[in-house]
Amino acid sequence: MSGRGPRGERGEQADRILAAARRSFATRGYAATSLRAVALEAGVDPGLVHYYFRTKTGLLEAVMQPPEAFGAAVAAAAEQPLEQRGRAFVQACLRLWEDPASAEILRAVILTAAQEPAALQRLRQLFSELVLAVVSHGLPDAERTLRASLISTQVVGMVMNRYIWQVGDIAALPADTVADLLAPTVQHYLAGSLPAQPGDRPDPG
Amino acid sequence: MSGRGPRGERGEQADRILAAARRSFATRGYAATSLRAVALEAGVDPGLVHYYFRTKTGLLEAVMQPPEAFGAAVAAAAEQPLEQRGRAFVQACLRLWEDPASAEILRAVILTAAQEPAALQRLRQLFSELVLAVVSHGLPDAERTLRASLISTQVVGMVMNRYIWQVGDIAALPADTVADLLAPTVQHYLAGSLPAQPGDRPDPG
DNA sequence: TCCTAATTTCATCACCCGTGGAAACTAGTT
DNA sequence: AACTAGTTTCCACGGGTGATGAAATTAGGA
Repeated sequence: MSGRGPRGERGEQADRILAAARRSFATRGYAATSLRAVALEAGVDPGLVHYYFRTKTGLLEAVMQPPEAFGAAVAAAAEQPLEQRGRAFVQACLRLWEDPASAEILRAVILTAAQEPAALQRLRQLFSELVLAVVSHGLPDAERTLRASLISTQVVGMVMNRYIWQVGDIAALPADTVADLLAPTVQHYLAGSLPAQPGDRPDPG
Repeated sequence: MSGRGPRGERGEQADRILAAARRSFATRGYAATSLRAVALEAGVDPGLVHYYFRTKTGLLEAVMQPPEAFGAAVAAAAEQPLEQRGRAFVQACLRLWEDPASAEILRAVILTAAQEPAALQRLRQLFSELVLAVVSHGLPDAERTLRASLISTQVVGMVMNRYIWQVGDIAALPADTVADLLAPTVQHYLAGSLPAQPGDRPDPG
């Protein structure tokens, strides 16, 4: 049990550290998390954190690798026909956040993005890879980014109220009901008609 | 310049401290903000922070007193006839966030609410006082809290994308355009027809 | 068996933290 | 001039921080 050398398989301790860091970043926030506390929760010497991740931001970046569930869940939604894709995306997001493991990572990213450039960059990456993917099939280039941004507002707002703050009816209702409530909006942002933008050409149709 | 005794009017230094704390909480976050840094930015001895606000959470609570602009702006929106109220509320929120002084406070509340119970409580208070007020006039009791919660998701999502993260098209467009884009959704949540809830009585109409 | 590389621990550095108490200073009253 | 109340500064405590570098230990290949 005690003694110095290697213990178990390569990366086993690193995984324990990662898991502990995820929990702490997600609940306490990045700034309020100390490497020592992470090490303690992981049952590991603090120096080991430095050995594997070098610095605190290094640990943050490792923590924020998006889970593979992302690709799968959202790609599936993106493949749906346009008429059902809005609802499919909302449901995919809800499922991701109902899973504690994914939720921890996402929570860390969301809360840290406002303060840490590394987290903000990861957020942008998730945004382009996930939300834009949903929008990109079968829609004109000119509208893609705007529609993706609108969808993002609706989904992010749901997440903040329901999963981060746990405030309001939206936090108490079952996930299916939330999907029923939000799907029409997301579907509208995805494929409905939008007001004219300042930079728009006049509609040729 | 140096020397110990009183300096200027009563509360002048306290205000400088409050302003500095607002800036730091908003940009760096609560946990990452040190009292010493606040004092330094305020041009004040760190001990003075302790003298006026006693503890760090005391300072937080003082910082999070909502600006009076809140009452005014949102109450005005709440008085609008139901058909225009959604748009009026969106515009009121946008105006609040475009004003740096209000935005600093709100940003501190939003980002700290996930970690500090005091901030979460303030968030709930803002939510009930502001969003619920908009919804309460002329709508059945049974729907109020749900509609308020839905409106909250849309507005909060806009705020996160546009003002906190500054991500996506929604962050780059002029405020008026954003209002054009989101007003229909908010209006729908406010007064449109919603899918049946699990707990609903069957519609008597 | 010896050697080598990878892992874990230990000890420590220099620094910043929140809090609190005591002293110095100011202004106003008596 | 003496006193009082309110402000501001100074100082110090105990403790926790992120980050290193060196030593100890293990496992595996030659």
